[in-house]
Amino acid sequence: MTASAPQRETPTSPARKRAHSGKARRNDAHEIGLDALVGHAGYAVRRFQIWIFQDFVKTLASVDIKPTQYSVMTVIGANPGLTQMAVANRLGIERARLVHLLDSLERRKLVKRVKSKSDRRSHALHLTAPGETALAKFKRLAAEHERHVEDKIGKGNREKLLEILGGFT
Amino acid sequence: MTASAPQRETPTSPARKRAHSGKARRNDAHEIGLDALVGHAGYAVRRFQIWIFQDFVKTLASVDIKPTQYSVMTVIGANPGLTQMAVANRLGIERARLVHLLDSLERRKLVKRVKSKSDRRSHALHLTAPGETALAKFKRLAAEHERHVEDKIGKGNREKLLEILGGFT
DNA sequence: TATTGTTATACTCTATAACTATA
DNA sequence: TATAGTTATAGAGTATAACAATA
Repeated sequence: MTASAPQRETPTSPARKRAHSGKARRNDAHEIGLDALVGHAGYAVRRFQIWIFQDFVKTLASVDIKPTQYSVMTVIGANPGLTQMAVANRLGIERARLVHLLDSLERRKLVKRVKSKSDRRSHALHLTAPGETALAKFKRLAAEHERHVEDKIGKGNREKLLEILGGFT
Repeated sequence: MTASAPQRETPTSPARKRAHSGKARRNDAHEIGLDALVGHAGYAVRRFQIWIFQDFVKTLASVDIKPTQYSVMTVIGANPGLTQMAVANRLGIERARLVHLLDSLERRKLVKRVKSKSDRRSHALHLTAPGETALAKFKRLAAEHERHVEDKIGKGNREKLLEILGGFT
């Protein structure tokens, strides 16, 4: 497994710059064997996850929404009135981190915290009216991103993937 | 998509602690709908990737090796003499970050940097003798981790996953 | 006593930029 | 001029711990 895979040239990109010696050829990215890594699901999954997040960020760049922000707004939109703890637990986000995520979404007037009357420790989370409108647009862009995934791995494979990993949501 | 999914209780874990009111039931993690997220490959992939990395770290905890360290040692082991740039490009790691990764592996005497004679700017990377022995052990533990993945998603599904994502390595 | 939201801290990872020594 | 390795810094993300208000 490994870490980042940013906008490197792809293996198939045409004229890769390379050093002048013939020896440098063997350093061309995909001539270097991965050995045991090829048999590790985690390695492939990590590289794919990086690709997919980068495409998501790119596709939603015009609205400046990151995957985590999208997931938070989507869950609040579908379940108005949730507490912060409920959202954090559902999405596997630290509650301490959710505080900052919500601060930023609230500053942008997309989400609001409403003091709960039944339990005055907690907040009920809601989308604002502009938040609802914005989320609808985010969803359209996210669907576009999802089509990029289809183009990349194939329609059937994407469905198979969702089926295999359905238990992790 | 979302962020972390640490050692929360699983959906199927028996006696989840919950608040005393009946109302609290609807905040039980998996009674909260994910709405559009269920159709996003990236969300499932991210949750799965977190699970898989956590299992890898747990399974290799006795040898204190993280996924990225494992990937670096594996590639060097299979391609002795590579430069830092070649390893960084192959694995999609920033060259600045690889410096620190190698510092730590070199301090542990698992890897060595050898000054290249043909290009005195660069280092040829090699495993040390103890590094070779250690890597063999890491690979055995990583194979054990891989069996956990099989247990989790099924043998056939794991193979299908590797097939679908083979292009991202 | 326990929980919700909050603040704070440390550590990892990512993204850059700049420096040095070579080429 | 450009590249390999290094150093440094800033920003996310993750993992904790502790605090105030409330249960």
